[in-house]
Amino acid sequence: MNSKDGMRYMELVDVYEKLDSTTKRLEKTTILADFFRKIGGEDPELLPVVTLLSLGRVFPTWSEEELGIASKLLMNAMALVAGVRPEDVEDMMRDAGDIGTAAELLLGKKKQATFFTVPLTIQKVHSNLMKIADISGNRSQYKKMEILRELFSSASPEEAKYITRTVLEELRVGVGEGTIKDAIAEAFSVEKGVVERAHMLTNDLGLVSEVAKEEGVEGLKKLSLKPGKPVKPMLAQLSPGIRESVEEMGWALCETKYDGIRVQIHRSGDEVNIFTRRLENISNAVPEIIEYIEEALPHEDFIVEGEIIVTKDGKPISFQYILQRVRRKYEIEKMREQVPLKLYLFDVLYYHGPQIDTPFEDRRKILESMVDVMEDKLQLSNQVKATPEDIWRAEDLFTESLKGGHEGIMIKDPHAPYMPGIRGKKMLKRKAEPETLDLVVVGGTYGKGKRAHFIGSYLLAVQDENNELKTIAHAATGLDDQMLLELSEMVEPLITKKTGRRVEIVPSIILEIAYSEIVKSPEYESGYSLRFPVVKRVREDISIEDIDTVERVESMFKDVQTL
DNA sequence: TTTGTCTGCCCC
DNA sequence: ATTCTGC
DNA sequence: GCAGAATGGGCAGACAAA
Repeated sequence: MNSKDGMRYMELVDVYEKLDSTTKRLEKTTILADFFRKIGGEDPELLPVVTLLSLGRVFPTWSEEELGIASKLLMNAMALVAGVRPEDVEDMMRDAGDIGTAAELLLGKKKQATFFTVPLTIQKVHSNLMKIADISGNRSQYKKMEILRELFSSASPEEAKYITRTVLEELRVGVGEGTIKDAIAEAFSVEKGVVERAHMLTNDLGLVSEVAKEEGVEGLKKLSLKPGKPVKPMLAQLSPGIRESVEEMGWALCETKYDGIRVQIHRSGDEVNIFTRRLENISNAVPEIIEYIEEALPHEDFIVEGEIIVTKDGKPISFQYILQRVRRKYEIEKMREQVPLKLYLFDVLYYHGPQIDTPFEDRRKILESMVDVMEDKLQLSNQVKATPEDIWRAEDLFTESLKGGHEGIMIKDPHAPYMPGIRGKKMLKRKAEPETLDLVVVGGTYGKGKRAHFIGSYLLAVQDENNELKTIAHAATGLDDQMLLELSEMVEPLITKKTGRRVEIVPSIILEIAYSEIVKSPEYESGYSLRFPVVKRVREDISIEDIDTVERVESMFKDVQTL
């Protein structure tokens, strides 16, 4: 069946629908495993592609390719195909709560006209999506839309739904890397741990599925850590409390948590490369870091990790500045003068062979042996050892960290191996208690998926000296299902205007909002905004005259160090 | 040439 | 990034 | 406790429109 043209995309769509119809992970795993096995038998070359598409991805993690299409361009393309205005698509999206469903509806109407079309194959969909990433320059948006148009015109409404979701990389069928790994293990009868490890080291589940099928456990075990090939960084969980965490570990190594960007630095032969958390190569943007590494570390292969921050007179300054450096392609030398960087190293993954299975305590010693510290340029993270008996060491470090303008502390299990991509209990973070503001709701945006028929995000304002309201942030997180419903019911009758997914409302509902930091913002009327806003509660006990003011926000911002 | 909008497995 | 939810 | 999904601010770069 289909042996000549390859498997139909519709078969994959059926799998998506099945996945979407259950919330049980075990069922999802089996559905996927069965499908992977089937592909492996009928069309093995397709296996890596199907693995990626099942994750809602077109390219593997390590790839630098980008589609350059998101909701706006996609809506334009849909409007083009369906012969309606982009605004109509947006309205439809708001009402359907999902751009995929909107595509399904729009193309369903169109469909009767074009009856004879060649059925889409999985290969065709994937290769066309890959083509999109190669298009750039003048009229590129038009050319990208043409490719989408071609796909849509031979797609059934159901297929269109999943093509749009794939383009946006929000498949939303309850499948992520965890489920895919389980499914590969189940499909090809290999241990889950082996799959997990192979994934850690390659960042390519497509490759992992292929190797699992073709070579089994032996093949997977051959995949290894190599300088030059980035791996996903190990991630930290929130600590419930310093004492509790240290006690649970027995004893802990605690370090200052620097507020910058996490980097993984590889030396392979003569080449030094710097990767971000998402494995983007930013070596060109931060030349001085390369120079520091050349000077301070051995000229041998290694992988080390650290945090790059911006400092002024040795003191850390606001996180915002580093964003001017990370993805910069032009005027790098000029910005190098204006926004000087400092690197704090805190881990090693490879030196004289892989070290990820070495306990953290020993990795730190290896790192110390590797580095010649450069004042103001490159240092090791500030570290103390804490036990339940001398827990004050950790607590003091925390206080000192905040006083010094840093973000808090990391609490690390000295016995833990380095677990790429894992967010576990072996590495914890503790940050300052958030501050709060009382703000009034002046608008909102309708959500997607679970929040399709609710306002998924609220626009908030402070008042100025003339009691005029000035916007300051949106908040969306912190709302549980019940509060989401209640708030939506309160807001509905207050809506004065709807534009696409956005609404304006009569100001009257007051929310207490927690946040980590006030930042300067050109986007909001107040001139300021909030980092990590979280809704805490509805304040029914105060009235609109009592909300916080621009003046107060301004005075609180003064504490932040700027260039 | 300048301005405005959109995009990013972006960074956090 | 933070937070909530189903398993 | 994990995995997944829903959402935050801000930056540079890439295009399109003016």
